[in-house]
Amino acid sequence: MFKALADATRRAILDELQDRDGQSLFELCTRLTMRHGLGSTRQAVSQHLEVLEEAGLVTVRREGRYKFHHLDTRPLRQIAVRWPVPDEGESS
Amino acid sequence: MFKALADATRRAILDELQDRDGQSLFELCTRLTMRHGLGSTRQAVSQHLEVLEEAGLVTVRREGRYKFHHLDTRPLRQIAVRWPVPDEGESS
DNA sequence: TTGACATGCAAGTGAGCACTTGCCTATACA
DNA sequence: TGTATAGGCAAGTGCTCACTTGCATGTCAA
Repeated sequence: MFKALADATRRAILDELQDRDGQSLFELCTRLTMRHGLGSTRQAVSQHLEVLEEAGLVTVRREGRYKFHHLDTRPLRQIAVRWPVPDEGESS
Repeated sequence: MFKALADATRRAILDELQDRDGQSLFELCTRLTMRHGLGSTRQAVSQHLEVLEEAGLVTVRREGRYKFHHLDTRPLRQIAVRWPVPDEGESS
């Protein structure tokens, strides 16, 4: 999971899925290019999605010839559990 | 910072510093070998500490010929901010 | 069935990264 | 001053990883 977060393109994919959940592969490719300025090919994005899926950060729902991707941030919780961050006086 | 977390040895260093803060380089080498079964040389650990330092996860305090390392988990907060994790019904 | 669209599979390539190796600097102690 | 200890610097090596390339599979509409 930590290795999955190590790549900037994969983090952009997570951002994109957070902004609009359930995107297909082509949809992600388009929006990554448009909004993040990333010139990633379809295959590259597909491989990134595989990594994110293995990390449990993205789940997949197949529907006909489409494959929709959903964000699952729950694996990130173990980071906060493993290395707790002290409060920094923000009580608002 | 994400790349710094991507390596298992570096994560073990963070664990070790959390268990006992302010360790020197040799101290970390010894304890990594003893407690984590990692056969890392001094140079390897030193390079890992450089990466962790650049990521802001480890701060350094020099004292004579020793160099003590301290854990700083605050950079990890941006992960929780960027991809919030929904509560999972634990109200305790 | 045929053609267009969405995705999958797999080998190959280049760059980055973890690690080693060898030597050097600096501090403490006799 | 000499020696041992703690750490630093830098070139080299092997492996991993991101990405490409080319073709194959599967789904939908006409």
